Amino acid sequence: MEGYGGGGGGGRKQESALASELAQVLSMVRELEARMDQDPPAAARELCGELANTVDRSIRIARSCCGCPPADSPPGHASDGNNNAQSRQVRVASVKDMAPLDDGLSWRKYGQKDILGAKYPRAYFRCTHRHSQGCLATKHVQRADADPLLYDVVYHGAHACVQAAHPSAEELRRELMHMHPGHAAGGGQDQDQEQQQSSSPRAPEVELDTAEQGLQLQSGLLDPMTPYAFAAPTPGDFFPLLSPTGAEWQMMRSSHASAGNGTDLVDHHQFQFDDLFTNAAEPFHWDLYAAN
DNA sequence: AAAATTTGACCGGG
DNA sequence: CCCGGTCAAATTTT
Repeated sequence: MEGYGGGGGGGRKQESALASELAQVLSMVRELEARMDQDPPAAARELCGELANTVDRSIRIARSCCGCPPADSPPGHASDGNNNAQSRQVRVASVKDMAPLDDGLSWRKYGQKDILGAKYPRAYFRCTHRHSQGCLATKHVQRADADPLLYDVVYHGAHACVQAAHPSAEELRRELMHMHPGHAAGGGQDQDQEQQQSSSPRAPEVELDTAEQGLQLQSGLLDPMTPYAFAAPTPGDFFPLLSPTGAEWQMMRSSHASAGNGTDLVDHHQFQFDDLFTNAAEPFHWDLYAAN
């Protein structure tokens, strides 16, 4: 529950966090540069995904530092209308890169349903600490019809659990390793597997299974959401990277003055790193819209 | 053995 | 009655 700088207060922690993220971006870019000549496809793609995630975090951090949180609700989307569900689109680079889906919190899947016009099923998750801490946060994840690398994630409710605010030491350690893949001090598990909660989730193998976030979905064979509970590879210390923690929610709420009945905010965020490489013009798209 | 996922049944709103 | 969301038992994974 520490406050992130919403509005003003600053964030020193965030500054350093931003620096770290940026440093990561730099090293990733270098590596990408290096790999560019050798094997272009796979490896590079994976890296791009990580890069995208890192940049995403950086942007978030920067925004919260600047006190310009939800400054983007361009087209008039009643951001404060009535719903409080927060949704975002997350794109993964490859099947192995589900970092974007990993919002740093542990979720437990409790259901999956086929949705009317959707091609892929929607997976339902609730906070793992629902019973132990009464955390009522939930989220739904669904692959976009067209692009298997894109996932729509909708969050409901604020997190009341502590994990949301305090990442474990292990998570931090992991994050560090992630940043410096060269020295694997102890185990190295960086990219490959780790599926559940504490690391980068990975996708199922190849066939189609069921649900969401997975691996190389580009072929469209992977499933959208799969077996994995996202975990928190990133230090939440900095702040809620991809998922709205209770604190962030409050922040957003107050800034949006989402009144109404509020309980659900919708923040639709679309990150397309792909374009970053294909169209130098628009690296990312941030959209906030209320919906639900 | 414990914890998480899979799935179909069940529920409530439109 | 259809559809989306949740429950819960069976099953799988750790």
